[in-house]
Amino acid sequence: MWILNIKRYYSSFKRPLNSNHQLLSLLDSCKSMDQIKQSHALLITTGLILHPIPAITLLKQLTGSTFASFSYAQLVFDQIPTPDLFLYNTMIKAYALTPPLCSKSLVIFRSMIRVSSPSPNRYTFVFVFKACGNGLGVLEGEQVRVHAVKLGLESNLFVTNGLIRMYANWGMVDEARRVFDWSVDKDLFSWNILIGGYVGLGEIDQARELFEGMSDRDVVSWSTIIAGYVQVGCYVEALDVFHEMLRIGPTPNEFTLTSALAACANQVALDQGRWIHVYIDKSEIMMNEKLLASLIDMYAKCGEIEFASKVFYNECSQKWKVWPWNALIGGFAMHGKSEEAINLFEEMRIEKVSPNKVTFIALLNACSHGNMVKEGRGYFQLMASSYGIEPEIEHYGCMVDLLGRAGLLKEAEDVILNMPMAPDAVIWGALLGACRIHKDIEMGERIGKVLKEFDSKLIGCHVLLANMYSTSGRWNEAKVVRERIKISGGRKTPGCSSIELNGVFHQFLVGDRSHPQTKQLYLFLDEMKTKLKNAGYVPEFGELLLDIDDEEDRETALSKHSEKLAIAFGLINTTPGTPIRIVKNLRVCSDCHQATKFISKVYEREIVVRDRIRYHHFKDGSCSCKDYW
DNA sequence: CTAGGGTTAG
Repeated sequence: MWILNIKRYYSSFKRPLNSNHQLLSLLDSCKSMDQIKQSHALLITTGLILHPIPAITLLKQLTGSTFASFSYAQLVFDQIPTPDLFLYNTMIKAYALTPPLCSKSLVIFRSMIRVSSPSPNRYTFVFVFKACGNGLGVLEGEQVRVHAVKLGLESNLFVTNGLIRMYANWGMVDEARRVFDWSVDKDLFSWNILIGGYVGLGEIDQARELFEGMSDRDVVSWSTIIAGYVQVGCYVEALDVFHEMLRIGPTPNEFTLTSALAACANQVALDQGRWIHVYIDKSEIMMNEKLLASLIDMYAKCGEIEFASKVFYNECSQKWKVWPWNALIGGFAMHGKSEEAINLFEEMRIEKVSPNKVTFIALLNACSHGNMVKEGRGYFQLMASSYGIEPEIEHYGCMVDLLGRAGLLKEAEDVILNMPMAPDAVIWGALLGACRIHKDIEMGERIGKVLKEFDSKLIGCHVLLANMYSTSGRWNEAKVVRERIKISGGRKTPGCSSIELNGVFHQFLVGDRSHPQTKQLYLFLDEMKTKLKNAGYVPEFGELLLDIDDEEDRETALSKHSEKLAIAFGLINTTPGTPIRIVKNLRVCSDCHQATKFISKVYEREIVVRDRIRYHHFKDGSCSCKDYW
């Protein structure tokens, strides 16, 4: 009866509403759930809830604001007798944008099909495909696709692009490609989505090929390719594309610069990173938390941790959420500044910035690198109990690393055996690394056997095992493992180090003699060896070089490790006191680590070495990793 | 009286 009255009231509107109706602006100004409920009550008593526009405004508030309540929105939607197409689409869209709820998009879509009115339009399919790509199965997606075909909407440009995106999200880039190739109507978005699909799978060559074939490319096309190269570890190529973009392409935006900075960070290209920083300040680029995070990360990875911290505090930290915090906590952790990392986390709690899983990975890493077992255990607990973040395999990995470094090998193994997910090669590798540090051959052997199960791709772990044998003087066994690596077709990547000098990179391979300054370099190395020995340095022959049986030769070979060449090159070509920054593709060996400590003292230089795993900041004879790595 | 698509850390 009441509803009927309202319906009569509603039907009395001739021109229902204009966009500046008081109630609409009231709805838009709601700041809390209470206010929304009051407005909702007003909508009901005036009958306006039956009008699509206020109903949609209400639903948008309920699904898009910070105090969103999807269950309330669903109730509101359910009580609308015959929702119009707009209302359906609004609900489908809202669910599609909320990954854990995107199955609800499909529920609504199905109910729409069931009552056969209103008929879905092209917008409906864009949203439903989005939902499917965001977490539903292939089966559902293809069912929806059939409906689109039946309604003759599949060929609509927006629908097609949604479809390409859906397949790309599932990693079915070949199917995405098929849709792309078949569609008559293509635009820049179609190309960019497909390129993004290849990039998502790490198929950068395919992505590049498409990119080259585009008649015109916009800032997204360029940014996607740069991000793609960063993702597969081709930082030099990423920076090359970035420079080409500056020369002939569109103006970079904050996405481009975020990726370019990531490339600088991982390539330890401080000069270029600084240049981008200046570029950001001078151009109209709007700072956002991810750009800021990559800036902090760049300075940290280039060894400028103090400056990273300065950038963080200069940028009025209250405004930003978790990303910049994570970047700086991670930066402190990789520089062995565990106290600072922990203090920053505590500051973060005071500022009421919610941490996420990455925060805890950074924090646990800090504990691990600082040998702070008690604190690490505490934070691991806190993560689930106070923040409801379920530990993932990376967090368990941090714990294995933490306990392993501290020599609690048995306990570290128990973590692996008792965690709720299946262990992967990385986590066993962490334990094996700990066995190496603590020279526990027995356990190392056992873990090595487990690791063999993973086989093929895991050359690195076999190498670790071989190294462990040789450090313990068990050369024959080490030889056997290395033979097996050779037989299985795996070749150890040759060591390669590079150094940036005035924006140009100089690369050195093990025993490299190709550089123009080779002669000078090797003379310098000889002289350096004498100086280091006088200062008390004793070469270590434990690891690697098993095929060389004469100790003298081993020593020679060790002195030619790529990082030594790069460091020598840096010492020769920079003025005294300039920090030297090296990036190496493999882990730094313990002899080079030892030698570099001496170099930093004898030559009075700060030396930052980024190896495959972490950063070493050498200063005055000691290293930030405190010899745990 | 209106809605739609692409790029961002460990």
